[in-house]
Amino acid sequence: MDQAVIADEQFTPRQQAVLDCALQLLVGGGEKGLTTAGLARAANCSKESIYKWFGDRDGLLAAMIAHQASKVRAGADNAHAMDGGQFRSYLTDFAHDLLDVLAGDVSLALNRLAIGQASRSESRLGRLMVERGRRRIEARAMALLEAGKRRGHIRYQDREAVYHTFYGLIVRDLHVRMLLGEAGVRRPEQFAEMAEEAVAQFFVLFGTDTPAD
Amino acid sequence: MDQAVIADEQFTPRQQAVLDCALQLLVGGGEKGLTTAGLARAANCSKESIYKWFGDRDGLLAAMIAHQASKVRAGADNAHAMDGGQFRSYLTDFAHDLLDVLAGDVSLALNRLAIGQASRSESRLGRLMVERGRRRIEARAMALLEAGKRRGHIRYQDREAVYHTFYGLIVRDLHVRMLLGEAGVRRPEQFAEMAEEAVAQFFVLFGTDTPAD
DNA sequence: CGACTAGAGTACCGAACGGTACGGTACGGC
DNA sequence: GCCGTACCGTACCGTTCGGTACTCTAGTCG
Repeated sequence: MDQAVIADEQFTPRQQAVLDCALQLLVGGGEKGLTTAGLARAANCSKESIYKWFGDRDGLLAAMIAHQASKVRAGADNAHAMDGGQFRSYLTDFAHDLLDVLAGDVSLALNRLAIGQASRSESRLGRLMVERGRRRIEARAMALLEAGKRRGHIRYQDREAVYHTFYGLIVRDLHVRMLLGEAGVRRPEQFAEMAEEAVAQFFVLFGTDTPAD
Repeated sequence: MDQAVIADEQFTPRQQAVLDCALQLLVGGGEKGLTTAGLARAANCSKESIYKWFGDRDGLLAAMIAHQASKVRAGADNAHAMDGGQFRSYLTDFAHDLLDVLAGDVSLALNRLAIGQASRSESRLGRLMVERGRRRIEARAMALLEAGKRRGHIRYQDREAVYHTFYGLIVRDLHVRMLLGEAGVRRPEQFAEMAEEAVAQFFVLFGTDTPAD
């Protein structure tokens, strides 16, 4: 039953507006900034409607995650006729997009929320977070890497392992530090440079010696 | 005033026992599992004592972080007369220790707590977490890397950058996924292998061509 | 022995919040 | 005109929890 709510991202426009409002509140005040009463006041709706639409508070949070996840673009990977320079450029784009997403206000707030709840309740929100958000990005990267391997730009054995290494080179410890709220860590103006550096290191590790670039 | 409490890790043995008990409760039930009444009951002390010792709930949390941080061994880096094999071995030990620490129950619970609070309250706990826990590990790694560079085992320009890359190679996205409670991510039996792989990749990126190993 | 202190145990208060119930209102179909 | 539906606004309830006050016990020191 809640599965239906979660799996279906066809929310009413009205409901989507409420969810956006909820995200805004969450970004503003953290988990305790998001109360049903507060949301009802901010979104000009009634608490009863919230409970009717989303079941309970957990359902609301799940809906927020699903709604937000439906907004991140998957990123088109046009892997046809891709020379070395293009492949490198696609990887760099992916890295940059990943950093942008992880550093976003809403992403940080939702991740904080899911992590805060991860200890109790069998981490239902955490699973949702991973499946809805992370898997999509992962799929995009995997496809890209596979294409690069097929065309001989990179070589590797384990697809999962190489992806995780790539991720590590891009994100490092940035994500956790941003989640912890460390000041001066979010520097979007450096993301381009960081992305290029990560890709350069990635090619050192997995690139073939074809003078692709 | 709270500064005094935070900066001073000389807690009474009794107080340390209470803090340990609090950590246990936190590990067991997440943030909501740790209430002052519950702690008083579990630790056989009175709420009033808790408030007298730690000020308020935030002070208690800060004390817990400080107390836990004081328990992680910094790791002796005996960098004297270190040949290539030893250096590599030290790096692998560091990587393994890092994975062990991050995957620990108490570490995960405290990080979840700090991250959950990071949005509000100017992320005081987050800062504490970084300064108390992260910086120590960072310092150990930095010293190790510097020693390795001085002896010609590795080469690099920016100390910070190379450390962060090393961290990324070791941890990848494991930490966040563990924080999210993803099932099947914590595999301590694989940490040794992962550490060696990370170090191998690290040497590909930053190692000199001296046949050290 | 008597005064003092630390601390356990408990009772209590007030605020916040999740969740429910109810009255009022606009709208669309019959 | 009438009914059903959806929904807003608000009042309300029960619980939880942080924080405070008070009492009683045990140990210490003069």
